[in-house]
Amino acid sequence: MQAIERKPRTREQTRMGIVLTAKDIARREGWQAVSIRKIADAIEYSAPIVYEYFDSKDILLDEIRSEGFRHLRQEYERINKLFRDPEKRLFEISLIQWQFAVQQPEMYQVMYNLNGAYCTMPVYQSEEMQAVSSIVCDIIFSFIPKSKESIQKLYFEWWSLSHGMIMLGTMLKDQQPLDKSEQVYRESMRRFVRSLR
Amino acid sequence: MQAIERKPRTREQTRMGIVLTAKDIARREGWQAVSIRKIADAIEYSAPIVYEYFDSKDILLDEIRSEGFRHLRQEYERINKLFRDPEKRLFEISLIQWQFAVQQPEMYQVMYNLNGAYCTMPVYQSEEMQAVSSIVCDIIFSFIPKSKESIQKLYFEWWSLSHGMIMLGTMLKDQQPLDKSEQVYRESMRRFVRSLR
DNA sequence: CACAGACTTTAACACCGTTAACTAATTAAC
DNA sequence: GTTAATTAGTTAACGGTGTTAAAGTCTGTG
Repeated sequence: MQAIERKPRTREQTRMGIVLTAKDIARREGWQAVSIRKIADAIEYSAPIVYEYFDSKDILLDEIRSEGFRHLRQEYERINKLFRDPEKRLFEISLIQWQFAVQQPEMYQVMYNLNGAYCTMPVYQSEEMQAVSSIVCDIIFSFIPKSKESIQKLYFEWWSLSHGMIMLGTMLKDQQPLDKSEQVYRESMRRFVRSLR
Repeated sequence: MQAIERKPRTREQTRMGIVLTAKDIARREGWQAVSIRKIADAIEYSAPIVYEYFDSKDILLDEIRSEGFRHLRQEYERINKLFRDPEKRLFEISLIQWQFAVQQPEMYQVMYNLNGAYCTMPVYQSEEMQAVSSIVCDIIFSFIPKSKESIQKLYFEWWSLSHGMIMLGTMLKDQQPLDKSEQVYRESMRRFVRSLR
């Protein structure tokens, strides 16, 4: 076998290829199996090329994490345009959260350093995460215009409930079917949102 | 430097040394920094010796995870002996959960595959975890003797709330002080326990 | 002294993240 | 047209990882 030509790609395409391949390996084999060399093989380049797009594996993971939060943000803004009622907004956003975690588990994992995914940069320093947070905080505020302190607290409660159920739901999916967990999730989030008025 | 004598130890002592060292490195540098060679260095042996005690790194992690659940179980049983009121029991157990996660974070991390800790064996297959689960389920049952299904659901809700708050509380500890998070945790767990009667 | 057995280490394999050095091809300058 | 500079990509290396086979080093016994 000689002269296998790799089809020409723009810089942007190659960059996207790296990200897509990383997520693809993570989805199929878990984040602990993602390596620069494997990514390079998949995009038909040698390993050092990957470093021309991402200075380190850590930065690649951080990029993917940011992408996750940006995606979430877009979805939240879509919901905000669709509904005016804060109660409806918060509930729908809760559902989006579940959907996202189930449909793109490798993304959710890298966002919260779950199941072998490990990104050094602390999540709380991510601007994208803070943008997402402030959207939810604003909704809660339009609900009950209390002090910043109380809003923070309610947001923390909402986030914990949602994140906890998503984590355990996916963790125990072989014991308790995901549909069942989702049902409990909807109930709980509905109850939480109700309790706010 | 010649003939550094390592003090004689029993098999049990060496085994304990391996586990302790692993946890020690994890606590100080994170689980991603724990390696067999580092452990071997610390216990003054060469790497292959570690394999005479644990067939693989994965099995070592699984052992540590089990130890965590056994510890939790002991604490839960202690609480059960101290109090008879199910409401009090469940609340105190919630507090133990928080305490444990804060005092032994490296343990909590390996139990739930958090922050770089990665243990292949699924948690839900751990007998030690199931023992812990059934203790809590029993308490909830003595509360409200409903169907197994409803108990499972309530347990899932309790566990999610607790685990979610612990995860986010420790994750955001540089943004929101741990004491503050603990306060919110206590309130929320108290409210949950109340809601059961 | 020779041999057996337990105990421990060395050396190797295949992989990892990362980087320096090298090669081949294209372009620019004279 | 020939040479120099720039670009694109590779190979090879360093120090690290989990893991295992082979080799060594003792100690006690016949």
